[in-house]
Amino acid sequence: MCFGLAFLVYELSQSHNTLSIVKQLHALTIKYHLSFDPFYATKIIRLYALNNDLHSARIVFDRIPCRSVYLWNSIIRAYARAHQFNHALCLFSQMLRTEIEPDNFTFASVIRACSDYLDEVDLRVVHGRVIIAGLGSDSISSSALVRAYSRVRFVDEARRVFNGMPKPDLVMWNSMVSGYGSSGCWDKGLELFRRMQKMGERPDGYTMVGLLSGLWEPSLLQVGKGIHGLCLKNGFESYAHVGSALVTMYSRCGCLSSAYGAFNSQSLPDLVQWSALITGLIQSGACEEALLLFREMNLKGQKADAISIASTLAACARLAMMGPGREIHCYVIRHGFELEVMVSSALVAMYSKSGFAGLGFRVFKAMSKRNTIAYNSVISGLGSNGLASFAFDMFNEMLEEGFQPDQSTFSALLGTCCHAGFVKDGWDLLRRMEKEFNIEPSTEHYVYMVKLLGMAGEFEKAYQLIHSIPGYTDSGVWGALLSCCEVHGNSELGEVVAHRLFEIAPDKSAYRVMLSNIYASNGRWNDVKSLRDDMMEGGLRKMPGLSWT
DNA sequence: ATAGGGTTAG
Repeated sequence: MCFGLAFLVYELSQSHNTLSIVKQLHALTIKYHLSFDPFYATKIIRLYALNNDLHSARIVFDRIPCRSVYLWNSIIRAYARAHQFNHALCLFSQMLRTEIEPDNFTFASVIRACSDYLDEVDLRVVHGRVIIAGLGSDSISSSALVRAYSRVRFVDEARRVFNGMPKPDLVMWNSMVSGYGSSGCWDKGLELFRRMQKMGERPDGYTMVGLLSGLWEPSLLQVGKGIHGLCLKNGFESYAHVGSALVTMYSRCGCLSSAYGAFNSQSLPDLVQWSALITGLIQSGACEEALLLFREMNLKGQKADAISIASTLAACARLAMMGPGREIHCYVIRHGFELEVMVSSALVAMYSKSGFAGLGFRVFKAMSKRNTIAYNSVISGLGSNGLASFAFDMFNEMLEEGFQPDQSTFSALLGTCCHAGFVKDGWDLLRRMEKEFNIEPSTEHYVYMVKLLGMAGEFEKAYQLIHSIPGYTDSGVWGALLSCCEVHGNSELGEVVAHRLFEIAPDKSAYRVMLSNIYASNGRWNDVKSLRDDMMEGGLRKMPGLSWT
């Protein structure tokens, strides 16, 4: 056996090859007439996929006439991993038309594609096929099903699959626990966790991450601390994934000191842990601190990636700080991150929020790949800087390019109308989003619409609109109307709305201030006084904006 | 076959 073949056989068993080595290996399989052998082809496809060269992987696949299950699985898994779900599913349906039967690994990949790309209905179809194939109690395809049903918010269906397993293995338990976690049922996750322990199944790091992922708010801090304790007791806190789940959990629960603590207890924090902490700081409003931390990360030699850059740019945007934003932009250009849609969308927002919509627009124009979020970003950037017609142009372009607008698109567009005072366009959009795009307007869309009408002085219409909203008790829309009354000094309607708000949200002193401003602008000083006395009784001692009376 | 950080709108 010559050197080349020995090299080939050895390297094929390694998974940490670079793309150039994979290409050499591929060439060797051709040289030794092994390129049509399904075994070698499967390996080559897997290696191309691991190195993100799906194109080459596909070429190899297409050239093999005699395809084994393994070969099909490797190409389907490659597409599913790369989030190219349409390709994955397309290949799956091709496979169903051959005499090769899909196995549990095929189903696992396809189910993964369904949960990220398709909906519950498609998932049920695939589920049916799993059962027909006799894999109903196979743990590999069933745990994929549990995960997928949880991701599309059908936890109960996930539980049914779980219950159908005579003896769930650890992966199965973990999938169900994290299914509960990601669906916001942390208490059910914990219950399942206890049952699992009672049945003698030992949890591992995955279990802990699943439990932690369900803790989203400050009231769950104690629960989180309890789970942290369990991690410490079992030595799981040294796992990188557990570490970053802890950092995230503490930030979400509003306990930044503990987030820092979890971060610092990692001997060598990795990129994900750094960005978990940075994001935690941004969400708690500590944006300057987040920027400093990003710099510290770079100084420590940890290279940033698209996700951490995009998050940090969001901090610059919130601070409306061009300085650091531009610096990061330079870094982005030097390292080629402007090709990442996520990064460029964040850049557009950063420039726009700093008041330089033109620069944002230029970044957008230079993007080679776009998506709905990128369009949302540029539309709101232009619109919120008073460039309404440009914003509408981009909306039309987005539709021509075939991108689906979403809730945020319409928020951005209605916000644009507010800035420009385009009442008619506002009505148009509100109608189109429901009729043409099947998106139900949410409270914030109505808030924009009410503001738009109220600012134009069309109080009647605004009031009617609020009454036409199903379940119109939300304080947001009334607050918007009240602030319009404040601007216009409309005390007749203002009084009605304010009293309504006092009923819905009695503790909101802001509404009392607004009402008092309305009284003041009408010279009704006695009403101003009595409102203030009311507030004093209610324990609200300070009344901002009225210290001069 | 299971796990961590995510850009837009608000």
